[in-house]
Amino acid sequence: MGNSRVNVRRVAEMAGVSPATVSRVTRGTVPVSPELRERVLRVIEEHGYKPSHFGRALAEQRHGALGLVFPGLSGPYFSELIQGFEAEALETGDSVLVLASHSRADTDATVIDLADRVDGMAIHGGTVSTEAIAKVADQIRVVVMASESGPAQASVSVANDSMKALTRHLLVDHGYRKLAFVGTPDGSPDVTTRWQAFLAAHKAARRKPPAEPVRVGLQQSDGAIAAERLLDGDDRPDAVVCANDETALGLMLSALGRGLRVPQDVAITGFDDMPMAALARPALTTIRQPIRELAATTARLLADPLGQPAGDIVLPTELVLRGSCGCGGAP
Amino acid sequence: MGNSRVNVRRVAEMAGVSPATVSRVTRGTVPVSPELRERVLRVIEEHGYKPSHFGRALAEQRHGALGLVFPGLSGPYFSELIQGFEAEALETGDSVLVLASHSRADTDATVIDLADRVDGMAIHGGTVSTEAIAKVADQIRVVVMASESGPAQASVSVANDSMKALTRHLLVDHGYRKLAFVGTPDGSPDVTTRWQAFLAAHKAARRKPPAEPVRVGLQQSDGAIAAERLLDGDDRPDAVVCANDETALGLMLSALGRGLRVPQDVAITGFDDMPMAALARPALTTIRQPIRELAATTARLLADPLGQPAGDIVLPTELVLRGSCGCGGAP
DNA sequence: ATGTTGACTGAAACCGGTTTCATGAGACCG
DNA sequence: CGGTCTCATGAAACCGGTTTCAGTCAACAT
Repeated sequence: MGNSRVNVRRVAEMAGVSPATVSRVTRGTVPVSPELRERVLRVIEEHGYKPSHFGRALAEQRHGALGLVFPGLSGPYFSELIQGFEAEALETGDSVLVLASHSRADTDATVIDLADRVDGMAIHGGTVSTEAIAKVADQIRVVVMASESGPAQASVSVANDSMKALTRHLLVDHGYRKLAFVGTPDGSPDVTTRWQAFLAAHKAARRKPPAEPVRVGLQQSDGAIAAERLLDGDDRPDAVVCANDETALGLMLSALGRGLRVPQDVAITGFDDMPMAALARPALTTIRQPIRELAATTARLLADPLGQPAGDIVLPTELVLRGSCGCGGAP
Repeated sequence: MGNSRVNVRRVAEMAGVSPATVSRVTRGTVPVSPELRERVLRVIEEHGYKPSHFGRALAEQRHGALGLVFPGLSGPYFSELIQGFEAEALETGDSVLVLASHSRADTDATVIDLADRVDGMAIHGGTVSTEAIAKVADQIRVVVMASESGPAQASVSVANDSMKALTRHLLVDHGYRKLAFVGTPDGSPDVTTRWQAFLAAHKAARRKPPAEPVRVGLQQSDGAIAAERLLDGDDRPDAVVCANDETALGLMLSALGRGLRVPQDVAITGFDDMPMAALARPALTTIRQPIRELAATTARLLADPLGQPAGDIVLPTELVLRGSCGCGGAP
């Protein structure tokens, strides 16, 4: 097939025009007389000419790609993130370059390296050092997700403080006395904030501070690991607040598998409201966060050539009460 | 900071050499006399020069990026896939450009569009039409994953026929009489093959053909949906064979949530052997497939400039018997 | 009839590297 | 001492578009 053996100059030559005109026709930026336009289009059609991405990128000084950096974790959260981000990027004709691997040691270097292959970069909280972010932001536009903004970059995150309302609900409305928290503060800004809200709610309700968090990751298997530590002993908590739905569901599966009843023997809550949360039995009490929206907003900030509305954008979250915390008639 | 305002010619000028020499120093392809090399390196250091990705890509006719196309699904499977792919790509200095969105309607167009931004493309089975693959393969190297190879592209997949051994185990070793299959054949080549193996095992054991598959997706929530169809009626199956671990775990969670015992009331099996499978209670009987290896092999085929060992590479899988099928002392 | 304006168009510069090719110098061989 | 070979090096071509700048021509106003 007439493939990429032809370039602008060849096309121009064959159409009897200048390369400039060919470019004007393909881009459609400047009017071209119908006659020439027609001639050019015919040649393009016949020879299957397509402007080279290389040449165009060089000339425009634009990669047409956005970077997306996130911790190499499994689960619906990051899938949703990618898709939300990508859908928005496609809107503007950008491609998405992901960085998900994680030796943690050389992540910084890799990210900095990535910086000159993309026009903008979205970095998920808890993946890259502050210095590396600064270096990248020095070169291209950066938006951090689920984290705090910095001097050179905006941020998009969600209202993690709903966790306070959820904790309060468990303590006050249900009267649970002993709550456990599953997740690793410091692991990510999100979890840190949720843990702090958890603490704050205890304080606000004048309860004594809760036990140390069960420091595990954010995957479903981590919920199962947490189950071993929380459910097998004698001092089982009344309710377990998990940093996300994944761990909550892992924990629930383990609890049920041990013959415990949820919420009678142990209440469980999550964070995310992923599809499975509503379908579990009992359905999972959780906090809904707009993941897609988070990603899409980030992509939009990166793509928008207009001024950055600097600072932090915080998307709303919503407490979703279902059976697993003890609410509702049917468990 | 001395940023990208400088280019080869500037550096060359300042170092008192030709651009060619600068290039030779940065690439290290051809020996340069110690003196000049030193001078050039000093200038580079002082002005923070870094070769532009644009210029280099254009000159080398190489993007330094690989494409990865997969269905926009959640879950550990695809996370693992991305990471395995990316880890391998980083090895060779390539970036990874993903396409995960799925309007299905314009996916073909998007994929073809992506083809001239990358040097090679990995396409997951069941995402793109054969014609689109052909078009892309006409332009760049293509490897399909978890699918069959085609005239112009190699493939990497796993031995799905272990599903036959698993089914036989349930029918013969455990003597279950009524098996159900959860998953949508035709949805993806993987599921198709697994379903066929499931059928073949019935035939080989001289059992009457099983019921129609429960046609749901591959996510955990789909397992919960399948549960509604399979577990609530009177004609509950003895054992449910799921197309992957995700759905199996969703189903198990639903079963336990309904007060059913696994495997006594219903046995459940999966496919993948993801981390959660071993940690569930009861632990999940499944088939282990090397997802990372699948992705890494694919990336290697794409990056390797040497001749394509055309045809299909099939990676081995392994039957993993645990409690959920009725094996083992402890459930 | 002449100055002005506006719309198209092409030549040339530009984006930033890499690589071929020719040359000059020094080393080695006879 | 002359011829050949090797090696480092620079000039120039090349990769493939986009855009500025200047110029042509026709329409329009005065």
